[in-house]
Amino acid sequence: MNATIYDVSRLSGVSIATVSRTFSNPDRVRDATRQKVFEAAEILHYSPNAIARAMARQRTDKIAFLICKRDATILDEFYARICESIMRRAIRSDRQLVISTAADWAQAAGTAQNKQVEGVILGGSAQADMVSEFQRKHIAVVLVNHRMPGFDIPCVVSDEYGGMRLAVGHLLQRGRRDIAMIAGRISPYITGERYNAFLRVMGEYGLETDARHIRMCDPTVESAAQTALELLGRKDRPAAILGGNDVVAAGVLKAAHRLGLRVPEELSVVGFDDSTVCGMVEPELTSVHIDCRRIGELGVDRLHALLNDEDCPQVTVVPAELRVRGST
Amino acid sequence: MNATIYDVSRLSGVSIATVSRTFSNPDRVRDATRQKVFEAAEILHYSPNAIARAMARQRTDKIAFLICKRDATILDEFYARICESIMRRAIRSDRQLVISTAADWAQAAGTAQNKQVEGVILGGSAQADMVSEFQRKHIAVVLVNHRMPGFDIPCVVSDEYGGMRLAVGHLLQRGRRDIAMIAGRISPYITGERYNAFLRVMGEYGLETDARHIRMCDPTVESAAQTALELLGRKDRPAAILGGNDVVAAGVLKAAHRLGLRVPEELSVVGFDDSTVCGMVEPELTSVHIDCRRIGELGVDRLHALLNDEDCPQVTVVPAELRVRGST
DNA sequence: CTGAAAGCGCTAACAG
DNA sequence: CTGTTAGCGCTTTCAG
Repeated sequence: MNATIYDVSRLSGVSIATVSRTFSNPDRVRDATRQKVFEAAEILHYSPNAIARAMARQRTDKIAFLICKRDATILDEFYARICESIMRRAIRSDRQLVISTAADWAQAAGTAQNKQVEGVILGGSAQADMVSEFQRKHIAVVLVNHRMPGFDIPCVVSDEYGGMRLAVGHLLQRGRRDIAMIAGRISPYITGERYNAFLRVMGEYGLETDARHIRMCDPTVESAAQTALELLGRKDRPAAILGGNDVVAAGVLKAAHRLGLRVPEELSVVGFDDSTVCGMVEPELTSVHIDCRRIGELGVDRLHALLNDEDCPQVTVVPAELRVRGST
Repeated sequence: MNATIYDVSRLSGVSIATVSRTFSNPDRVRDATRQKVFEAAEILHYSPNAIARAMARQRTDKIAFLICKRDATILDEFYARICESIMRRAIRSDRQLVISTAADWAQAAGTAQNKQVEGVILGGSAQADMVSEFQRKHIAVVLVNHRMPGFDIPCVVSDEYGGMRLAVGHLLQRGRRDIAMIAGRISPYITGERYNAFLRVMGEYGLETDARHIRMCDPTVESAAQTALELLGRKDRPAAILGGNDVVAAGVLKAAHRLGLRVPEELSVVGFDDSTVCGMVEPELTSVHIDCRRIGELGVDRLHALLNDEDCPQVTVVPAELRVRGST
């Protein structure tokens, strides 16, 4: 149906080998020849068949982004951002991108194999055996927003500790010393990371962390609101609450509203991720900005390095920033 | 590197043709043979090479979802939902999915051609020439969340009119007769559709629509808030405002807050899309739920029908629902 | 600089 | 039910 290299060869009067060269190594054919070939191709609406090329070259230039997350995938704004960034970067570097969900990762690995994926970016809570499976199939692996100590895999993560330090520092500047944290069950890695960062930073600032001021909840507005209600209902209520992410923080805002507590006058609230909800709620939410764009880009870059046998740092940490808004 | 059909053939003692059959038409080989082949394949970790298969069959089972939208793509929750749904459906029907942005649609069309995409789902403001380009390349096209009168292309859209009727009907039930609309510039199609639906529905209910009560704004919270401030600052302020989508409605909520207007007591607010922000804002937002999941699924189904030369309805309308929450 | 020819891994007649 | 064989469209030595 579509024109092939043979059609172009016939019309331009050169061999198929030359046509092939013209498209993959333009500078290895004479100017005049190239001209002729391009003309013929133009007329025939010829465009090289990537499948056939992959077949002949034994490489596909195809990579995958696998979101390892139970429920929402691309629906989670955080991953949507990373994904978007990966998409752009992949296009720019002429790689085909396959996006998939790891609902069934064994299947995903199988698919990756027979679809000839050369490398995969694992986002979120990847499991060790998942990684091994890919490696066994000779598929390069990079972790994004996750780490796997003991495994020899490059990973790109955000500086959760740095972000937390900015957040706590900011609250102290605002005169809040009694700071609580509601760590939603976001993902094992992120939740743990932020939780530990909180303890560490509080320690560094010489602040006490009352165990009762650190709470867990589901990563939903309602669950967060309930948890915040408990926290704020007590006599020794905290002066500030850090949400494990923006959704949790939005829940805190809701709780404050129900209790008639004014934010930020009577309570400061800080979120994590700097997602779009920050601008929607009232007051707008101060939040730690995670640079998803950068994380995605670096993920692709690391994968490229791996595929080209170049040097590739094991751990890349992307700085976080604080976006101050009305809630503090 | 990976085992091929030849390796399996050798190990199992049957011809490559039989190995091939075993994987594509299992019931066309004897039980015992199939057994042998699968065993050998298991041992060799063989998995059919989709590229080679595509090459031989002259079909790729590959489809694309192209988001035709200037700025945000997958970052727009609305499209993320459609995309997610398309992903699931595509996997289920064993099709490979390529997701891309139509920043440069000519390039996209070229890519689609040489990557051997068989059909494409166009989401958002697709242009006529874009469609022609695909058709010229013999690539099947389906429109999602968009229509193109005069073009012979199946499309799947939400029932904006029905949604609007639910919204307005609900407001009337709440005793609001003086209803305004702020139609953000969401997309030419959606904006127009909702705007027209509003006029029509108001007419059907025998309500006047003061031209000053229909406003335009950018689809950002801030722009919507500004516009709402003007609308609400007037003496004859409306009793209810319909936002073109949830972001716009959130802006209205912000404006009400600034003016000290209580929602829903003094002002009712309704959004469109039923996105996650609805649950985050205070009060929670009543919104018209658009069934993105269904839209995505149907988009894939229509494309399949097209690719299989089956009957395929030109226009599919997906019903909308009203989700009543605190803002009304 | 260009051409001839041998695959890449698999499918699909066509025979047997 | 199974095997033989001729491609699918392109790349890549190897000669010329």
